Amino acid sequence: MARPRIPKLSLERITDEALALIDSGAQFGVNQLARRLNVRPSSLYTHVSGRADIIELVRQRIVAEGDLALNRSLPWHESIERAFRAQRDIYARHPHALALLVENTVTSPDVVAYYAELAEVLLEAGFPEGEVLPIIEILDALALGFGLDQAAPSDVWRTEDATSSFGRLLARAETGTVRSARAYDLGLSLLLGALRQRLGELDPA
Amino acid sequence: MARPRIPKLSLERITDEALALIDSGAQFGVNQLARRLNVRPSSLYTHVSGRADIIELVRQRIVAEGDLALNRSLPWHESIERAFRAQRDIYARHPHALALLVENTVTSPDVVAYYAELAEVLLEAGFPEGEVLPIIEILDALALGFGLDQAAPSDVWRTEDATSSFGRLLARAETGTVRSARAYDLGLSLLLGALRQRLGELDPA
DNA sequence: CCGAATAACCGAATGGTGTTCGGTTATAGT
DNA sequence: ACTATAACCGAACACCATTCGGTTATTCGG
Repeated sequence: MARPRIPKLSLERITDEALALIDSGAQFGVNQLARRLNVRPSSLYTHVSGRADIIELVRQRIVAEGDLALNRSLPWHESIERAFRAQRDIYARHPHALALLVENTVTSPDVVAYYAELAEVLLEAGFPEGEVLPIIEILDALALGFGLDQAAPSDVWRTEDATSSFGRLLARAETGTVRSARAYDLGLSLLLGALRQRLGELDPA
Repeated sequence: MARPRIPKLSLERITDEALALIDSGAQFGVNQLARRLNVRPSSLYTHVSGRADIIELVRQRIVAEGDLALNRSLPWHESIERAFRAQRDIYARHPHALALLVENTVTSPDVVAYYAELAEVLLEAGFPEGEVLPIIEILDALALGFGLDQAAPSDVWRTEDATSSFGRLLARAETGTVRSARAYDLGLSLLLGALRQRLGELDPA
């Protein structure tokens, strides 16, 4: 049992199964991944430099799946709204992925390019240079926060006290993904509304 | 070397050193913590049920440090703004803590009580019941997102391309904590502004 | 005041993790 | 055809969190 006639592993197989493992909700690990691939853990290191590398592959795969491209023919706020809804959908599709992704720092050029385009859109819209980066960070924080929320959705706040007004609110609230998505949409439209207004005041058309 | 005359460990000593270890930026671990306390790892289990328990102790300590109490005599938006600035300060004081805290689900009653009060303030302000929880989630997502950002602040986006407009923006941007705090403040005021306006339309005073 | 129970620590062991290194063998390049 | 490389495995390493049985000091009940 040394080198097999046809290779058992490839970057694609590894990425496939890694994502499947993550989506299964099980704890992600190199050894677990190897078991799923019917391979000893050490074999993975011929294709990949380690755990972090695998996670980076998964990141690329995930962002490639989602349609993050900005539609430049739309008004800036609609274009951005669509992009950030797409980002929301990505996290919703792979709820357990984000916790892994935040472990590592982003290096992928695609992702950087995406943020660069975002910056351009905001600049063209008329926002002052000093505000573009903060705005991107705000939108990103919102997406990140909600993404993490979806990993452990149901019992972020738990209380048995059904008599308090907060308890009643919790009891009647929708749970999980739906609630999260609704809240995200509200936040996104509030934020974009405020930004539009701010832009109107800065630069009266 | 069995039971010492004076105990070497206590919940407080453990919490102190655990927080110090986390703040040092080193990877948090039971064994590392034991080394810092001049104790074998197994000794910790007389006082604590495990790693998760220690993290929960740290959470309590951290939220106790920060002044999250809502000032009910202030207008709702100021009260909330102060509270969420306090939350930002907590994360800024312990940048590496949040990544640990999100591992576990919150069970601490103090924290639940805090969110309950937040809900009350928003209800009293006049927001419809169905919107209170989403609003809290939005503000929370913002805080969470920025908190995580501060753990790895400098090179979240890294690009060598200094010619692109995005590269130029990055180059002249402030770095780290200051930039993050500024962006957070902008996001918070944008959001609260939008909420005030929304309230004015809903319920004209 | 004495004996039993308990509490605080340690040593050693268990089963897990990610990773490295030295083989073995099939394929690809010259 | 010969060599180099590539893909896999086995074994080992250093860590991790946790458990358990032992040793000793303190505390509590009678």
